[in-house]
Amino acid sequence: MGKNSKFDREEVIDKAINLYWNSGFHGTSMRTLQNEIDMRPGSIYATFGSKEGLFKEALIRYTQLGREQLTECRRKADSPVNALKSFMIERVKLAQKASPTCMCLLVKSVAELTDNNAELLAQARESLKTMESGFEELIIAAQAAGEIDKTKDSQNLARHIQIYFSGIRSYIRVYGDTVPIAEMFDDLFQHHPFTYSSH
Amino acid sequence: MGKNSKFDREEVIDKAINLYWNSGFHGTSMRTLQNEIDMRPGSIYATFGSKEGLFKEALIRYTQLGREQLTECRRKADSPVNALKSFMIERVKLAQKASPTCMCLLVKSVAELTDNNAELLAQARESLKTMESGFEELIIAAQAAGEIDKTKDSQNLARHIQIYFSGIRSYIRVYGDTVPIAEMFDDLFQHHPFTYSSH
DNA sequence: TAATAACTTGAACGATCGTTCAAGACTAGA
DNA sequence: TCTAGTCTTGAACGATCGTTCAAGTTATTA
Repeated sequence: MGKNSKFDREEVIDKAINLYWNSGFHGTSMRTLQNEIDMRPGSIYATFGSKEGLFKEALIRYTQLGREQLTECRRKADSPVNALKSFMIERVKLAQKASPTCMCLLVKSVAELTDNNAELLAQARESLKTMESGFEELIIAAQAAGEIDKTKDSQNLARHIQIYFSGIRSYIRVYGDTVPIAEMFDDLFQHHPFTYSSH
Repeated sequence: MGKNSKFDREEVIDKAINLYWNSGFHGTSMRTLQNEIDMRPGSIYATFGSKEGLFKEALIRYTQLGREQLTECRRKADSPVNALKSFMIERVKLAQKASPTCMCLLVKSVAELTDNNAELLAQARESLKTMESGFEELIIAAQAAGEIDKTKDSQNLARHIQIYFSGIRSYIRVYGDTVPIAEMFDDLFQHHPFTYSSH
C-alpha cells in the first residue's frame, strides 16, 4: 500500500553524475541538482539522505558503469591489450561529452575532497582501486594470450596504466584537443614494460 | 605620506597557497583565510581585490617557487636527469608537508575549476605549461650532456614527464605512502624513451 | 469508499558565503 | 604639531548554502 516513486532512480543518479562531473562536489549546489534532476528537496533528502549520500551513489554507479564498459570493450576487441586501448579512447570520448574537463570523476574527487568528507574520499579511493583491478584482469589475460611478457608483475603493469591514464587525462585538461590523444595511448603500450622488445 | 602595510605580502600569499592547496578554491572560505593570514576582510580586498584575485596570485607564486626549486635542483645535482629526479622527490615531500593530498596545486586547480572562474583556469593551465617547459630545458641539457638520446624530441619527453609526474601524484593520493615512491620515479627514467637501451 | 501508508511539494530555516564601507588608527610631509 | 593621505578594522549586507518539515497528493488495501 502507499504510493510509488515517480522518478527513475538510475536516471536521476546519472544526471547527478554529470553535474558532479562538470562542477565537482562543492561546485554543484543542491539548487542546481534540484532543477536538473527535477526533484524537490524533500524527495531528494528522503531518497538519498544528503548531498553526500547522493554523491556517494553517483561515485558507485560511475564505477559500475566503468567496469561494465571495460567488460564490453573486452567482448568487442580482438585482444586484451586492444581492449584496454579502446577502453581508454572511448572513456576519454565519453568524458569529453559528459564533462568538459575530460578527467576521471574519481580522480577529480580524490583531488577535491578532504577529510571533511571522509566517507566520500574513501569511496573514491575504493572505486579507483576497483578500476585498477579491472585493468589487472585484462593484463593477466594478455599475459595468458602471450601478448605481454608473463614474467612481468601484473599488478605493477596495472599501476603503470592507472598512472599514465590519469596523467594523460589531466594533460588533456590543460592542452585540450590540440594534443594527439590516440598516439599517446599507443605510446603507452609500445614502451617497456609492456613490450618484449624493450631492455 | 600615508601609512605602510604592516603585513608581508609574500608571507600572506604563502599562507594562502597552503590553504588553497589543502582544501581547493571552493573549499577554502574567506573566513578561514582571514583567520589564517590574520587580515581583516577590508585589507584583503583592498590588497587582492577578491577571492579570485588572491587565488591567482597564489597560483603565480606557487609556479614561481616551483621554477626556483627546479633551478636549485639543477644547481645541486651532478646531472640534468638526476636534477629532474631529485626535483620530483623533493616536490612530493614538500607537497606531503604542505597538503595531505600530495597532489600538485595546479593539477588540483584545473581539475576543480570551471568556466565560472575562467581567468583562474587559464592561469593554472599557463602555469602547468611553464613547469613543463622547465622540464624540457633540463631534458635538452641532458641531451647535450649525452645523458638522453639527442634524436628524441625534447618536447615529447617533457610531456612524458609531465604526464607521469601528475599521474604518480594522483596515485599517491589514492594509496598513500604504501606505494614505493622513489622506485616509481626511477622507473620513469629507466624506461624508453629516456634510455638508449630500449627498443 | 473510507482509511492508511508512501511519496511529493515548496516555503522557510539557520548557517555561511563573498563582499562592502564608514569609521578609526597610523604615518609621513608641511 | 597639524594635516592629508593610506591602511586597518569589523559590523553588516544580500545572496546562497544544505537542509527540514508540515501540508498536500496519490496509490493501495480493507
